Amino acid sequence: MNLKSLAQHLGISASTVSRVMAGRGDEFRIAKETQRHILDEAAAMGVRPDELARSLRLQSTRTLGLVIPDISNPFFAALARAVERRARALGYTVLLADSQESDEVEAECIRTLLDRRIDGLILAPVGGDSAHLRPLIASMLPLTQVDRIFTALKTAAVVADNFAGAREAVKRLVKLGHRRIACLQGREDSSVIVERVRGYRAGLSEAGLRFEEKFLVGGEHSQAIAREHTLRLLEMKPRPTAVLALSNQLALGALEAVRERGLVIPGDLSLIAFDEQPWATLLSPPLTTLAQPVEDMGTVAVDRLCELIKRGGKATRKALTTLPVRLIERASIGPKKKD
Amino acid sequence: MNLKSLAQHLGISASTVSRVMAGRGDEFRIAKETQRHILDEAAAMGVRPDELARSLRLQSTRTLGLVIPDISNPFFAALARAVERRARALGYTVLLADSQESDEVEAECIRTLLDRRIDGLILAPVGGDSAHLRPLIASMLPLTQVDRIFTALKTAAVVADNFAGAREAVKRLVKLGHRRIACLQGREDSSVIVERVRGYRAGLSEAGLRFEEKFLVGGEHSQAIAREHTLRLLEMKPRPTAVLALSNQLALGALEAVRERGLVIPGDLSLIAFDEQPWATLLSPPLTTLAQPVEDMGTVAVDRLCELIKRGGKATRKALTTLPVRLIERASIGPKKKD
DNA sequence: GTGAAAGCGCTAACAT
DNA sequence: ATGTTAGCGCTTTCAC
Repeated sequence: MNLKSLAQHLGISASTVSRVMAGRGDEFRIAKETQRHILDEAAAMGVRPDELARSLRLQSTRTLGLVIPDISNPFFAALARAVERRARALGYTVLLADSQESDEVEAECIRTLLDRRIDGLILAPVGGDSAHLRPLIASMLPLTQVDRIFTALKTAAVVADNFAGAREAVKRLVKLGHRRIACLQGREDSSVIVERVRGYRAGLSEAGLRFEEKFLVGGEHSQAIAREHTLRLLEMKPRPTAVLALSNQLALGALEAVRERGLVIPGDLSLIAFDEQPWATLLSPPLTTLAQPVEDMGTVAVDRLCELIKRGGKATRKALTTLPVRLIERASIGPKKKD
Repeated sequence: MNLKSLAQHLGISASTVSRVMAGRGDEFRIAKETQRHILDEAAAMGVRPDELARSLRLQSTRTLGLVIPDISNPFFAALARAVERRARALGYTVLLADSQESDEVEAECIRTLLDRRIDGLILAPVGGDSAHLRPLIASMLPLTQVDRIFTALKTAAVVADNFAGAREAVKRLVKLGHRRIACLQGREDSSVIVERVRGYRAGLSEAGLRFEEKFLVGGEHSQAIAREHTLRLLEMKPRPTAVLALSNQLALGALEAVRERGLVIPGDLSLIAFDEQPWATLLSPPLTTLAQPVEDMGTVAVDRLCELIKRGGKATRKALTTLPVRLIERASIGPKKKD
């Protein structure tokens, strides 16, 4: 059942039905009675305009694309939720694509979304290389990067203040007397990790501590790899007395390693991790975390994107929005024991 | 840039371009040379068929809808990931909608998806009432329910063996000597909870234990509420010596309560929870869980749906697929202490 | 082997 | 106040 057949059924033209169904009956001064007629019958017959045909005609789908590296990572799940909610409130539908931490899959996701004529795209890139994003940039599609971003790409972008967060964490550890503070990182080529490592180094340097290459370990967003690297950290002599894990997945790997070695937190090792999680308080001891403003990141990303869409893709005010990270101190950090 | 302008540019008809771009050049015996010409130029100019227009013409969007109650629940995130991956492999795009545990939002999600002319829908209903699903059923859209389901609705459905899982957990606890086994449930009107409670009662009854109303607590999928109910359980005299939590969120609430009361697991209370999670092994003690076959559930749901789509919505073989749940025993359960 | 024309369901410009 | 017509970009029937 479509507008045309409804129009025939009522003995009026498709245009009139279209106008009324679009809620613009008054604007076209269509008789109240006619309007009521149309609306009632449409509701009774369950007739709704075909969004596909509308989109084709209007050259606008009222659909946003969202590409994230891994929906099973709670951080991205929360981000997706926030984006979805905000988009819905603004009358947009979200097409979600999971790039599975792969540049190739990411490129394919983007192609598919472009083929579907989305109105705009929110992209949390896998990171590393941006070569595969050229066609996207060339397409002039309104685009907002979020979380991991390529600063070289001139788009709107929304990130957490990863630098400040990491620096604050290190400073807190220093205040507790720690001097050998290790850092467990993810993919080194992701902007998020770059910023956090920069913050880590800034924190050290501001405390007059030297950055030690061997205390910066990791290189993948994986619990298993994080475990291995932490095991290696724990074998060092002298070993670090504190660790900053740059994501929740990495923290889980670190915790595995600590447990395997029969060590105690914070007695043997203090631990701070990025990402607040529901289970953080339930560990023994509860985990000190750096809470990202993930809700805001999603909301702002949608808002920025919608601005762009309204202005026809033309950039506006400052490109980069940075949102604050909050240190939530719990019992997983403590004063450094005497050597 | 579209097929028509590419055709003009090459001085040939749009039909020919369309046929070649659809990979059906040979079928229509179009000259190899012409084909190569078209393909090369299309690639060079970055021309790809407009999926919107194709969908309108073909009356098929190659898009599946997926409606879940809460993407920030790791179980549903994992389900979404599996669905997305399988759908992509079969050439479908997935429109994900989060119903926010609300029947109303769910109804609206479904309406939006129907308006977009999806080819089929995978639905994990909020539960409770199915009245708002009438228009969906009436629409004859190929439909597969997953996880929470309405058995009254005659659709394909994929679920975990919730009954067997819960029963097995209770039996294990009984074997360890427990006689007062409580159950922390979610929304009582969700099919998943109904089945798990049925399994809980079956487990008790097969062990010759009486079901006690007061030991069955809860009623919402929320960590905070679960905490409160567990606190109440812990105040009972005599109090239960073991608890079966019917989801990961509920387990977190239970753990909060236990910690608040200064009790020890498994000494004071044994705990088994539905849903395996990355952090399960890192609790103290590690948590015994009932692992759901969430990957399979997603994959099978897509496969069943695609079968339906192929057969034009006509049901096939058995409607309900039940996949096994696995008990993963860890240190959160132990023998009952003497009273 | 290829092209011309019709039509998927809608909306907007141009009637009246 | 409402209708007629054209066209969004594609595919397919029919024609040569």
